[in-house]
Amino acid sequence: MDPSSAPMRPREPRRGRRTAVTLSDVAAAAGVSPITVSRALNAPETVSEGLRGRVNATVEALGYVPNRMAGALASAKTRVIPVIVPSLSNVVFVEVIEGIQETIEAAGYQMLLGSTDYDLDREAALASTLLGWAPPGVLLAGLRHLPRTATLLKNADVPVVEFMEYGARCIDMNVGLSHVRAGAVMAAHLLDRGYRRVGFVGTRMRDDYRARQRYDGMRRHIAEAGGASDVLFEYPSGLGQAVGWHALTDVLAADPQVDALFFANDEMAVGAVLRAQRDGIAVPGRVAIAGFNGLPMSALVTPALTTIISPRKEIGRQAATMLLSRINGTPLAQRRIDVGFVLEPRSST
Amino acid sequence: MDPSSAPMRPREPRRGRRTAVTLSDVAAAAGVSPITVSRALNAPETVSEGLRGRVNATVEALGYVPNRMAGALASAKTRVIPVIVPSLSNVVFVEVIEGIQETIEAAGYQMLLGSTDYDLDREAALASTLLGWAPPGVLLAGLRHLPRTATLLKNADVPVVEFMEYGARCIDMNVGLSHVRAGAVMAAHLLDRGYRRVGFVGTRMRDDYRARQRYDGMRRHIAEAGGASDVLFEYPSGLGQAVGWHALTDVLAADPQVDALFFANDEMAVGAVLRAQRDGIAVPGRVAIAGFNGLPMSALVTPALTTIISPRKEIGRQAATMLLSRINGTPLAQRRIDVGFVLEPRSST
DNA sequence: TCAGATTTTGGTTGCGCTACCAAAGTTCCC
DNA sequence: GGGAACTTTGGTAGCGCAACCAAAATCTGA
Repeated sequence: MDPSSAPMRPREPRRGRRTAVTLSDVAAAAGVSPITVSRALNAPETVSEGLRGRVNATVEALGYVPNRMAGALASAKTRVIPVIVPSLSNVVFVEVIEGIQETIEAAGYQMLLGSTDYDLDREAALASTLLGWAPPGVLLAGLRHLPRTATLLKNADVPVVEFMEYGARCIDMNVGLSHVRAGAVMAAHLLDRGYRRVGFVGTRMRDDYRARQRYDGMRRHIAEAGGASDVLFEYPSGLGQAVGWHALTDVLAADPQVDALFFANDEMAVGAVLRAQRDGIAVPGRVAIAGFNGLPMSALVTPALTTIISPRKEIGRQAATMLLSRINGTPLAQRRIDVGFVLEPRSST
Repeated sequence: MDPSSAPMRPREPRRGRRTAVTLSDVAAAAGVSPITVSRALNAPETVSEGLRGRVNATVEALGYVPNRMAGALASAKTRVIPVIVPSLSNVVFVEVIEGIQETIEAAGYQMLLGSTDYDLDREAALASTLLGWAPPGVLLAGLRHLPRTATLLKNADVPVVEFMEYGARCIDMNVGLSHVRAGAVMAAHLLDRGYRRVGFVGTRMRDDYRARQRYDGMRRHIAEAGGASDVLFEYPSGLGQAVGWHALTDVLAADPQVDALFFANDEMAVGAVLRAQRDGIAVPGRVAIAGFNGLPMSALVTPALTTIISPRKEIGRQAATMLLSRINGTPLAQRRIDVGFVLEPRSST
């Protein structure tokens, strides 16, 4: 009766683990085959109403939770989308993530979040680990990566959306705005208002190269316009209001000619405004202050902060939407989207 | 030769998918058995140096990325930890998440993030879905859940840490602080400074029940102390500075007796301070303002904001550490940790 | 009424990996 | 020198599910 070449005795159910209810348990309890349970859950319309009801009731009764790993392995499909960002400390990324989250969750996907702390090696490592989840797509902040990260993602043959900045060379798809252009627009605004020595205040600008791009855009515009000059103030760390708070007096002491300051972001700029207020430094009388991002608080300080509003949540939504389209095989009108930005001139300049 | 009951012809390699390099590919290329490759990657010390080198080189050369799903399925172990929070819009949760992230990543785990938007039904659904990943543990914000969520988690038989508030009844483990006590401490401070009619300003306090707990603590303390009264101002939505900004004048108009305001959080309180500043309302002369959380910006406004500093990142770290201990089977000194808080009296009161 | 089309259900196999066991190779010490 | 103890490698099976194909049940229409 038994196969000729099977000297091996039947073993106990292998490891002593997994007390959890499985699909087969449900099937047995409901008196149907496992595959019918699978279908009742994943493609309800292909199962008759009676059975479907019976299966659902049994699922409920046993507290069955499908094992995603098994499903994913069998179908070679996961509903997890890795999202890689440089940092969570920066509100901006959080808002983008919210946009992503709401979009992909509505489509039944889950987010696997990784943060690189602005370290490209960590980014490569994260990308590699996360690809191990055989995701249907990847969302990645920024356009600058190590060559091996790009290779990895290209070889993985999954749709990839790089978000935050808009640029010509992307791995696959791209959603963002031009930071160089944003810098130029702010420079134009400041020159227009008559300021002649414009400082840019940033931190960790090798890592935060988008801030550097804004500076580059500003610098080039000022150089081309003539009649004004720029100066860069770079701090080694931090990105919050405390930096702006300290930078303001530092900078004015170091370079008294400065009559306008463009901060790398609104948080820093708000810090500077608060400091000016406390110390009685006239804004924009002594120095004009501008920020970037358009955080709600920029409108609440006195004087209200001139800033550039970036559509952060929209970036997240668009990136996710684009990715989902590609996952679903919908043809895309375009692989790159420039979401733009809006200069919001207020009383601080 | 063939088994008697197998009329089925051998098929093509099934689905046309998965061009990816597998462990067997690496094994073949390196001239070792698959299991050796597995060991070289997961338990390097059990493989001789020579083979290990050869395997690693082959992995590198072929660009092999292990399929986590298969590994997880085979070993019944995932290195993914679900983290469920009510919202990402609130900085507080983000900071807790950062603490969690840095701790679990250092231990080789990844975070699966879900946000409930303060909806307990969504929370239950999320918990169920996330349990499908057969995680080694779960991190969950708050102590209040639907009965079915608690049942689900208890039945899943995985360690669970509930974080944010500290309380007596938890599913498994708990890290947080007592919000009732925080409210009482702030009330004591305000009465101490001589204020006699204290308003509490919050939003969505059915959902944000931790804010409600702070109010309850405050209210009870004021009632017990005698000689002073409290009043609650609740707004339907929002949680940012804009709410505080608008609330300040609303509240003073609605109840001119109010001489102190305790806001549900620092963001709102800062909004109020900024408004007071713009409109020339004396703080604390006309009205004292206090916040909760101890965000950095609370120290930068003028007047500096009295607040209660909550150890947010620490909560994340402790919660993660606790969970990891249990995952690793390390016995725990205690199942509940009160991380406490610090009253920071500043010039706004 | 019955062949053919359609819907609904079930069997078998394998996704890629690791647990378990066994075998081969090494080292050690009396 | 030989056996015990240890280290290193390999074979086999199966984790829980869905794809694929086939079979059964039901519905058409002439």
